[in-house]
Amino acid sequence: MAYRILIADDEAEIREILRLYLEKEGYEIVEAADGTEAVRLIREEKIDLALLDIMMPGMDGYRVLRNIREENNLPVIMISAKGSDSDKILGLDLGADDYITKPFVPLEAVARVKSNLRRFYALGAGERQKEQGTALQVGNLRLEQDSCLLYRNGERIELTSVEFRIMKLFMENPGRVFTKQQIFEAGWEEAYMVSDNNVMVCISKLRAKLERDGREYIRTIRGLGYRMEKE
Amino acid sequence: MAYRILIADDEAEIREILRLYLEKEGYEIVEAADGTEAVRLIREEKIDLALLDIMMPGMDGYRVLRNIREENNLPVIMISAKGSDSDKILGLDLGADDYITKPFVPLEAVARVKSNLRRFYALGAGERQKEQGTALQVGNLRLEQDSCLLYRNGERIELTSVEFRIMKLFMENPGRVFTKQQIFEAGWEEAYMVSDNNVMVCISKLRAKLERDGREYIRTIRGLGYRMEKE
DNA sequence: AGGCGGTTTAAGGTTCCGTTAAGGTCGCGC
DNA sequence: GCGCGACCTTAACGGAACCTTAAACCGCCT
Repeated sequence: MAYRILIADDEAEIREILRLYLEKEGYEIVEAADGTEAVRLIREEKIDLALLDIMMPGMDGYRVLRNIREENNLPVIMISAKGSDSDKILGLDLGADDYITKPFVPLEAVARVKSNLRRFYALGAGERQKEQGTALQVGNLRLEQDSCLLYRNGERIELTSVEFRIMKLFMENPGRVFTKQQIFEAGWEEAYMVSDNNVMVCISKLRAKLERDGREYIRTIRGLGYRMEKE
Repeated sequence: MAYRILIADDEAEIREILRLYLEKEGYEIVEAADGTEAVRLIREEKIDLALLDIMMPGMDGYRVLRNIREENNLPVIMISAKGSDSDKILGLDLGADDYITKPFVPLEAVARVKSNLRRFYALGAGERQKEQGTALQVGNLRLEQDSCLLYRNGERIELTSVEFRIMKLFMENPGRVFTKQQIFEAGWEEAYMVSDNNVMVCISKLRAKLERDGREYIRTIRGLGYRMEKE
């Protein structure tokens, strides 16, 4: 049984592209051109995941999201325009499960849909444990994905966005070695690394923030890359 | 099996440069001088990734892209002229997986091609996980490829990058004899061995790390090379 | 316009690992 | 047993890879 996904966006072109990619992955697609239609479809059809554009005529994505949270319980991915409000979104967070910023790479959207479906429907049938689903724990470090905050033994450590994405990469795969290229791609969301010094500076800052000897957490493997210790 | 890449650009010089660099990386190249030819080639040949110039006579890159999205599913990198429209592209175009702006550094193009191929074809088959993800076990030795760590009866042994590659060679083919030349090529990822003393020093260090009498693990075959004992 | 936080660039310092070299050991043929 | 060639081991060295700091830069917000 295929998952049914709602795409809510006022631009037909975007709906089209998303539909193409997602159908290729075997999902069933339902489209909505505005917020009120989105709400109606969620009420009437059985939707497993919703992609909501924030900027829509009439009822915007935020209000649709609130509506969903009041009545249903399904994973929601917000789509927002870059720059204009992407930072704000990270800051105030209204309970969405994930975000995509426009313009986006279709494959990224597919990957996020996949991963959210998996996370949501994997274990308990749709019953999600909000706290654990969005926080990563490795040793005495805990990374809260909602708030972009890292905790070491409960002590809170602030991270920048790049640092956050790097820590996420490490903590999703503890013990694994990543090359600087891979770290760059994860942290900067860019394919072409001009200079690897960037990555080194960032690792250095991270180590400083982790205090004590930061090298207890992130270790250098000369000639290969870096690894976060498992325990 | 080499990836096959389509280069679609009306300037022969650019095609030539890209071809040179990409062939050096072991990719197979197919060229198209305009959009209609590109579409034909994608339909007829088996293409794994397409590089499309936006400005082409006849059918432009956008239309080729849309055509690809309707019929096939492969990563597409757009090539655009700098300044004139690069920003616009980011704004309104949504279907491409990546962008390169002219003039570009060839190595950047290569990096983007590589990274997009990896992203696209890694997830799907999961064959990369088999290649990288598994640990090698021989006797009481276990080599974790993810973390570049060797374990002897659970006790952890750190390796340098050269040592790691040599152990990998041995443990992928336990019981087989390798000449110093072969060991050099695996460990140093270079063809020409200046002096075989290098290899001997490294084997010596490895034996020391394996403790006890390291020769229980790596045996010398006089006049031939070395062999890792099967068990 | 100006400040602020975060990223990039640049430069100098440090570390570590592969290299080199030199002296020792082993094993095989005589 | 002797000798030679192949192999082993150790330690010092040099340089590439890495670290760190600070200043420049940049976009964003007030």
